[in-house]
Amino acid sequence: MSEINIDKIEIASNFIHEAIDEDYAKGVYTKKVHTRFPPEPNGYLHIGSAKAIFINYLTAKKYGGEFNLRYDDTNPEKEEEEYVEAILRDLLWLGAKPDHIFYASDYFDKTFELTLDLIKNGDAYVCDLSQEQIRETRGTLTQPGVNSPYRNRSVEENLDLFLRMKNGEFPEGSRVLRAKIDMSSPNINMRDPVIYRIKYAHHHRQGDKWCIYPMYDYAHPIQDALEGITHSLCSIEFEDHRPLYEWTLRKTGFLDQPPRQIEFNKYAITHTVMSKRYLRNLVETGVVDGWDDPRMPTLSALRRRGVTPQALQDFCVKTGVSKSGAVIEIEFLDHCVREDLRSKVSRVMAVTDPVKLILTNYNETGESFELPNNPEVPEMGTRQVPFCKELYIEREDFMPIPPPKYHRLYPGNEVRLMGSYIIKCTGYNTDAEGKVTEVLAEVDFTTKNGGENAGRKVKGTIHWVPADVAVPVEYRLIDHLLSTVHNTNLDEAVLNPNSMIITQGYAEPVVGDAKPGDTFQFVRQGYFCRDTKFPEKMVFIRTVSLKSSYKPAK
RNA sequence: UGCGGAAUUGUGUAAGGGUAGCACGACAGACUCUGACUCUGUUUGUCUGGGUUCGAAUCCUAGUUCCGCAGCCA
Repeated sequence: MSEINIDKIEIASNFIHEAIDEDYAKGVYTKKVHTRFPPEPNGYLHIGSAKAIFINYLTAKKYGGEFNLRYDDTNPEKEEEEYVEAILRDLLWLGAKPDHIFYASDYFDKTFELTLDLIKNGDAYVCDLSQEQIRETRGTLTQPGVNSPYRNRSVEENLDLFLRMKNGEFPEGSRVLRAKIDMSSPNINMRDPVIYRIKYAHHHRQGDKWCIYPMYDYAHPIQDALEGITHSLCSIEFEDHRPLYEWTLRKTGFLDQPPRQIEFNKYAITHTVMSKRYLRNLVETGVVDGWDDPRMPTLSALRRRGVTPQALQDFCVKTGVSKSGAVIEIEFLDHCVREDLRSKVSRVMAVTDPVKLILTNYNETGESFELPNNPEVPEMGTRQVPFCKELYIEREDFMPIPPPKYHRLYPGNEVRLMGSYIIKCTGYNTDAEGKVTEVLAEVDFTTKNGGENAGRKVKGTIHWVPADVAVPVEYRLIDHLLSTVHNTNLDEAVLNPNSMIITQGYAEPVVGDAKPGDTFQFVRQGYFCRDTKFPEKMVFIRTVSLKSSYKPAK
């Protein structure tokens, strides 16, 4: 499991922490800060979830408090055990280890008891209106609603009907329990919201014990209060629900140090789909291989790709917290990944689109070169890379006719093969279609590492792998999932057909020992990671959206 | 013509009456046995109109634009 860097938590200070400081300065709370992350187990966590996780987790840790994971499983129709496991796995991977793990459904009994009192106090009533009728009488954004004809039932009748709802005497949809608040409230959430509904669905934990289930708006504040949450940090769309959150706490008797809901902004990311509904659709229609398909923005997919939890934390902290809608450029995530990886991972040579390079004047055998694993971090040691007459180089490192300012291989030009010799291109061969099949070059033996002309300068340095002992590798080159820059309207979003290209390439022999998940810096750009999904195969995922090397002249 | 939020450079985020800063990106240059990294430099910003003030991103006022809300979803 990864470690959260506590030093960075101070940076995360923001308006939420100012509000918390204020609460404690005023003596609102005598207990420690306690936060929670309440995902509904209806899908996999994605990079947007990471923000909510880190805000809640880091806030708790900043104040020396506690952090809960609470599965918000109040709707049995949408939730599955598969997601429960995946969520915890992702949370632990991020390093946000919960102090406690709870299920909203564990509070069904307690919530039911509190609801009995709510009814006894005249603050809730059983309503027989149909779903359509409730919608019609709720009013509109500009018009107030009208009271339900069942609004003034007696406490006794409400109690009786609610009990019978619980006992399964009524069909689904026939009756609901509603909070009695104000049908003319300008805030639609306060117009006698439904707080319990009948559902004869099998619950993933409760089985068939219940046929009535509380709604989020009602259950959530109760759960927060029961867990002793002090600050319920959620995203901005719940701002309108805060009055109902507070109403519920008041009416169910949580008057001592009640939790406070504070909202923060969500972010969109360019080229990225974040809607869980849409992501599920991609999975179910087979557009992607699964929730952890490396093109997906889910945490499990990012893990497969070699994105580190530290990079994600950095990303969430650096993008900040405010209340305005933010669109983050995906390149910023790349930056955070680069930043985290640069001093942590080994750098190896690899080619994803190989072309053979033949050193016509080289006939030695058994030579190898010692290369640093990470030139910036000498402590990471060195490795021996075998050298031979036939090598593979990246196809884009050779051009028969070079464009302006091209510093790599072309007939007559010299480049350094990294860590070994300077070579001079003497020619090339093509197949019938004119595609380059072999590049020919001569070695300048005096430029050998440590040799007399070792210090000679050439403009280009390219990577290579020995053809005889290189490890054949399948590369999955990942680009943006969406070809549009950003789309809030998913109907207009266009999936990028080239979001994943699979190529057959080669890597240095050392890569053959890589364990699934091991990450390396890749050539001049990006990084690659041995796929955790296919530990038996040599599959590496390469992120291509990092800084590119050569830009053609404009 | 409802309620609630939000508007600072290409993007994100600071500045809470006193020099509009930082990060990412872009561009230019230096360096380089990774066209990476690193370093240096540059350009672009307070939604609009009024007002208060010696002084306004900040306070007042009138607008504009954007986001969310009319699930028996969360």
